[in-house]
Amino acid sequence: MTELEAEYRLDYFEREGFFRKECPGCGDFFWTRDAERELCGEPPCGEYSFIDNPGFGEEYSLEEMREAFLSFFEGEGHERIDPYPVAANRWRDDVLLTQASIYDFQPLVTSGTTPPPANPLAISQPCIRMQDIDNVGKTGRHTMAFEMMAHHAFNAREDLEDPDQYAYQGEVYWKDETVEYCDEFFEWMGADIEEITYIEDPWVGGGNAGPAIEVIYRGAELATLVFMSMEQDADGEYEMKDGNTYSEMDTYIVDTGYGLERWTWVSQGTPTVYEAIYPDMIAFLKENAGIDYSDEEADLVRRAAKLAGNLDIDAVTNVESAREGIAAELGVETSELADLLRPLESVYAIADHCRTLAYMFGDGIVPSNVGTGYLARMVLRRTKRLCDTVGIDAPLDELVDMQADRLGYENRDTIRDMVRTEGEKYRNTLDRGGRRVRTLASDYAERDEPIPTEELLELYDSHGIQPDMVADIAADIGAAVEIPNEFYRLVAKRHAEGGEAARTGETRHGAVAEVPETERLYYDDPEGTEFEAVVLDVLDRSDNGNESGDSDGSDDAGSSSDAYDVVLDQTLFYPEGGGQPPDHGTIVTDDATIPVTDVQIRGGVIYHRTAEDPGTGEMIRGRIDARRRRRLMAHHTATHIVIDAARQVLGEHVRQAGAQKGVERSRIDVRHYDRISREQVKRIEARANAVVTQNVSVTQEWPDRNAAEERYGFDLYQGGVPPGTDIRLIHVAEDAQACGGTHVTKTGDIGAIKILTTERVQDGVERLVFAAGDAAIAATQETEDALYEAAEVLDVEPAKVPETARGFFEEWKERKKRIKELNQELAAARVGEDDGEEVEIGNRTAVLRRIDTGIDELRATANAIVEEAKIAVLASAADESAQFVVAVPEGVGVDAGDVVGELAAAVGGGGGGPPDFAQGGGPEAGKVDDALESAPDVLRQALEA
RNA sequence: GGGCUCGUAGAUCAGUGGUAGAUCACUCCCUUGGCAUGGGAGAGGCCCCGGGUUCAAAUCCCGGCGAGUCCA
Repeated sequence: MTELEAEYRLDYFEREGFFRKECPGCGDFFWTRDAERELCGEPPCGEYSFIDNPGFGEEYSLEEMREAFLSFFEGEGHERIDPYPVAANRWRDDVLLTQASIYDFQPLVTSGTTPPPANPLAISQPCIRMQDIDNVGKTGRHTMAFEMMAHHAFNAREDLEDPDQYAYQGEVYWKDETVEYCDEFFEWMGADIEEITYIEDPWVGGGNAGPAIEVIYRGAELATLVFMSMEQDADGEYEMKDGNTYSEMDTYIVDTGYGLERWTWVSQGTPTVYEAIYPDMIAFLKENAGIDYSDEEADLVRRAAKLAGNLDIDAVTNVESAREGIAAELGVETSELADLLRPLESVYAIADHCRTLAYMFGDGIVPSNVGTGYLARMVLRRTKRLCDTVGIDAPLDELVDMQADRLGYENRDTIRDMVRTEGEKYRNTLDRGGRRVRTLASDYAERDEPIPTEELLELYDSHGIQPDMVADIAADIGAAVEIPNEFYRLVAKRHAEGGEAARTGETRHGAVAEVPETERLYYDDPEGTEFEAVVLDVLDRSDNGNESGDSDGSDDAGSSSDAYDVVLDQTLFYPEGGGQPPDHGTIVTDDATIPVTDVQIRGGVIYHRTAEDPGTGEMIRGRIDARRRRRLMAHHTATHIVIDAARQVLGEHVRQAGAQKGVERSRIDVRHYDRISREQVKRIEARANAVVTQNVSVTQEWPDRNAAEERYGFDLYQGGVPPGTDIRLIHVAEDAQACGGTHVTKTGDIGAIKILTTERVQDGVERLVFAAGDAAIAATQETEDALYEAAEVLDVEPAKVPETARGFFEEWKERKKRIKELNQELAAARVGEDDGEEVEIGNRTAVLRRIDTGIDELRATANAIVEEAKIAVLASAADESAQFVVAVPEGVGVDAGDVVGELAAAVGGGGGGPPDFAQGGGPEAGKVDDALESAPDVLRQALEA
């Protein structure tokens, strides 16, 4: 194994007269200009010495600091680029949120597949780290939302055989320049560069690794300089701290991170970072919460914060224990100090969380029960709780808006709307939960039992009720409750028990043809249906078992299920991709016409699935199913139009969350924070059809990706981010989307767009199902058919159907009630009749009667008989089955359930019920009379029992 | 993407296979000069939809629709 030590022996350090030292505190190696220096300076081998002692030439606000950094690096030949969204899942599927500036360029740029937007570049990237959520406000230094200022350089080795295989070539700069830039920036800012230490700290993350340097100034880590140059490799020569081995890559990347908030803080020397980065909001929150400390108290807080800052506190648990020591040092009671600090901690956290929410909603994250939307929901609820505990009555949307305003966002109205809607949902959850807990708590209080842990778990897991909320309510009601320490571990355990996921990876195509990429004719000739081509290769797939294509089930009876993948030199057949199904059609040779049932693309090679082998080297004529293709194109273009219309009607945040085009209908899933009303559907439909009527041209272009991004922003990528230097853009009216599908040439070709239904796929994701072209007409006709049929049944004209149906329904309800009343009257009348048999059972009269009617009537009659203080035994043999009802007046020692059971057994069934009124029956209707005859005996026996 | 919970009167919820209930709100009557209140009476239900099991389903099973919640 090779040591990394040599990696840190930089010419720059040599030239500037740095010393390499080993820190006696932690054992790390570091570089310094100060010959006398012993410790590395990073807590705990040093303390925050910038508090009340600002570290730079002047104080900077957050905005000023960002500008200082970016303009410095611009002056050093870096191009300034706009930040990316915080929702990293918009361009990569391995993470949810952007946690560092390098996330912007993974994986396509770092792997060399795609060129960076500039090289070298400087950026200040908003990031969110949910891991820190518990520490925010309490440690004085953690924030969940932050900006990582960075400069990046993307290099590729110069000794490669084929340098053009990567999207960038050669070296821009590497370690020496990076450290030099850092040093110069510190100096430019007015720092005392004698105090800076550069600590050797190899970096590992996400399958990559490399040497890295932590830059410490006055106890604060102000920058990390990462030299990403290795990738995980079982045979690699470097073993890193994660225990894996790594080897050198062809590309190597300068990845730096300068924490904007830290730099701002150090420039001001305030006790906590929060006071430095948003002083206005902190002031507002303090006033709103009524936090108004006397000079003496304020001084105490200030000194406590300073002490806390000097400690090596990286987690809340440490804060709690550290507080005791701090209180002792200040000569006050721990509880007194805690009372003073807690409201402030909440205020700090609220300010930070509101910034997080502004980032999230500003980037179009929609609250949901999944993904980033869920994280947003969690943060919002947490913030709301913090506001409540500290007594802030300003509405949350206003607080978030303060941060959105500061960030200069343009979609502030939508953000406020989302916060309000989500806040409302949370209030409902709390109301629901509160009621639930109250009934539960009084239940247990009554029985004088504590609320079991199982109930707490259920309340949290299924109803979102925090255990401490249960404790609060339970205390009011007087029920005991104990929250186990490992509560959240128990929740996790609950989830672990039920979940087992077995996934079988299915490789659709085993072998890959050794042929060049297929030339795609469908982009240049979207209307073409016929072409000539040469068969380059034919792969036999019939031995691959039962690979199911989505073919139209034209099953081959008898002959073996032959399957071939035909590779051509060029093709008009569109392979399945981007939610668009493949083309169908035929391949025609001199002596056969072979149907194509599926088309797939792999590595640029297009495979045509057939049941016959056309013969390698043959010249063929391809013909695609034009009708199918036309419909698919109409639906695909319509998809673009519908999503754009939805964005206009519902708001800018609307984004595609998935789409599937089809021949009959298509669907598009869209992120939105509320259900889409019928009214909104109509407006979307109207706008979409307006674009169709305008008959504008649908155009494609292949611009450079970075130019396209700069011009249209990230909203280009509705269906995912494609790789490559150039991307294909489809323009429909004002709308531009990156897209690989086939489209009609003019919107008028679509004919019509009809939105059929909307459904909620998840919370925060609405599905619009629509049909285009003749499919839209067909779908509309189907709906009309239903209406006409209903009209015919009701014998009215279609426009009168709703009114008539309402009338019928009302009448049906009236009649149902009337029948019930009549039943009772009929039952009362029956009592007086004498067509039944009356027998004496003990000192009571029992009425035995067969009435072939429904169970409701039997019951009513039985009730009426009981009113007369007589026992009722009624039987019915309507509906091919036997029914009995036995009712017994009060004070008679006969269990009706037993009697019914006996009678029902005689007809092959069963029965039961309460002792005074039982029902039963059985399938053998023919035996009803026999059973009824036996009733007196049964009653007598029951009486004796 | 996965787990869990729920859907009954206008609202909130009871109802674990056997005659659909409570509270509030609503209507009317009584009490009052009026209001708050108090007393009495009444109206209001495709028990989310569709299948299945059963003599019998609001209740059990399956599917769908709708809502909530936790986790990744």
